[in-house]
Amino acid sequence: VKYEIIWNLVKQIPYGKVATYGQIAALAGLEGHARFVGYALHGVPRTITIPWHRVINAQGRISLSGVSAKHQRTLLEKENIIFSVAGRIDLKKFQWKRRMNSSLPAKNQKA
DNA sequence: CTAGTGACCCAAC
DNA sequence: GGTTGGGCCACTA
Repeated sequence: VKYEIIWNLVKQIPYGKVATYGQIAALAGLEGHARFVGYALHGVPRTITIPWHRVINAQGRISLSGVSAKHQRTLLEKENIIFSVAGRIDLKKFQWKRRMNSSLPAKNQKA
């Protein structure tokens, strides 16, 4: 299936950086299908290791809930990624950009 | 083919 | 800033 392209992109996320579902979707050619990205990540087999924890939603927050979310947050914090009190990430500084120049998914970010 | 679901996103209140 | 509702598309049964 097409999940592989999603994983491939996620694996390209460098250390200390994060990417939004929308961004991954766009890079994967599934522009506008951010939903599918999350769907793909959900179906990630444990046989392969990918930094799925570096993938977050457009709001800079973790879409998961429960222990998984906590785990993800811990992993991100270990990569020097800062979480705000609301559990949000500063996309302006930590969002991964494959040399993009404009069009940021994050419209308004308040510190 | 039809119906149900989803680790989302955007626009309002 | 937090929650609610609608819409989008791909995948599975």
